[in-house]
Amino acid sequence: MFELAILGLLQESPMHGYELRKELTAKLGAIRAAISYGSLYPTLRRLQAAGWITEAAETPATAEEIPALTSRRGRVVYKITAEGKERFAELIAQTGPESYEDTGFGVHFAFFARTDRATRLRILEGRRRKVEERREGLRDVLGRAAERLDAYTLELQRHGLDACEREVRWLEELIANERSGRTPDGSTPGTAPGPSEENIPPPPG
Amino acid sequence: MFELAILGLLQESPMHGYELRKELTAKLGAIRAAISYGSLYPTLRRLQAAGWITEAAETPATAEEIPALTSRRGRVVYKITAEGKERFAELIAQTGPESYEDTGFGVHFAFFARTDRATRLRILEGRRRKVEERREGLRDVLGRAAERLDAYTLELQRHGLDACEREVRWLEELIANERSGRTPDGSTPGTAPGPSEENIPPPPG
DNA sequence: TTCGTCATGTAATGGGTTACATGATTAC
DNA sequence: GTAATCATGTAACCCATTACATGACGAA
Repeated sequence: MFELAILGLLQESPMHGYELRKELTAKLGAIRAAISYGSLYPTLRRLQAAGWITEAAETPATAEEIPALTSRRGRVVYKITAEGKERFAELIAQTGPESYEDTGFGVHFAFFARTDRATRLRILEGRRRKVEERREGLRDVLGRAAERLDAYTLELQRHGLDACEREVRWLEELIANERSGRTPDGSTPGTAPGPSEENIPPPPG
Repeated sequence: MFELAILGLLQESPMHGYELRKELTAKLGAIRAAISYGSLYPTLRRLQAAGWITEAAETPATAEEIPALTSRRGRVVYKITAEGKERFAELIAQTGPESYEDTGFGVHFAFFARTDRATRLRILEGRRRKVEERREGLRDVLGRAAERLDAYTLELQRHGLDACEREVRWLEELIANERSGRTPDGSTPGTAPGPSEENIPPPPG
């Protein structure tokens, strides 16, 4: 999951590990807690070994500018490679059960701006189905086994059911927007007035 | 986490693994997916080795009743031991960072009926603080870095923020109820008209 | 000079999953 | 007799965490 997120972020601009973690935390803050360093650095190694990222020069500007910065030999800036971009495209387009799970869905969604509309729809619909299933399970329990459960367990189920219903409505809206070629903020991206069929171009970085 | 849940469920009645999984799925359906067998059975082994659960006779009724049932030698029914009950009490009362996390909080909450009020309040308040922190993080990002993020990432953050705000309100209500000695359904348990100070007795099982 | 934060890393561990393998019982 | 579900289990793996260790840099 982090593999996907790291490749996605490095596509915006080269970064070193520490910085990457901050960006990751901001981008995925709604989904899960920050990645730990004990996970981040080994993952970077793995991605580098696979050839998907490479070390970049710390200062792309003329080396003479600020010698003090060059002496910070600890920092390793990574940038994505062509193979890395391919890998990202592969990962982001591949939809299956785990892209409908809480975390998997969230990470995919966070990179929807780099995903084509067909994939976005597939993921949103898969997620909706998954949440609907959970919702039905909760309704079942609340309907049939309610008297067997204590007040706290019931309250937990009710709260969970509410969250499911809300998410389904949210997903419905997003799906409707996608179908009519709108982005979540209601705008129609691109220069042409028609709906965008493919990727939204990445923001200037 | 499952250790706690298994001990809690076996306190209601003896069960075999398969049954336990079903109950676990129903009880924790609002929190997470079902436990896998590859996780459940080894855990039962571990709990048994620790002396917290033991194998119980399949048919506590007179053995002559239905011989066919006795021949089902595959099924292993477990029941909790005195040490197991102690262990459960220890686990359920121990509050720390992980009892405020999504899953940890959910499991603790699911067994609030077996928790004393002081612990319930500690957990609810710890959880509230945690969710408030996440909420602030999201507000920060939405306030300060909004223009750097694409429409989808923003939408994700907004949805996450909304969920946080909702949960905080929910927790506030629950905390207020606890303080005034009410259970989540608004009733005041116990025979005496005053608020309950300690455990709510387990439901008849 | 000391504290906070930036910055990178390793080793041990943990808590789970998937895939596989087996077989009994029940319903059609 | 055969399909579904009940029921138990193992082995391999995976993804991540915690705890630890190190050290530079800037500000007070």
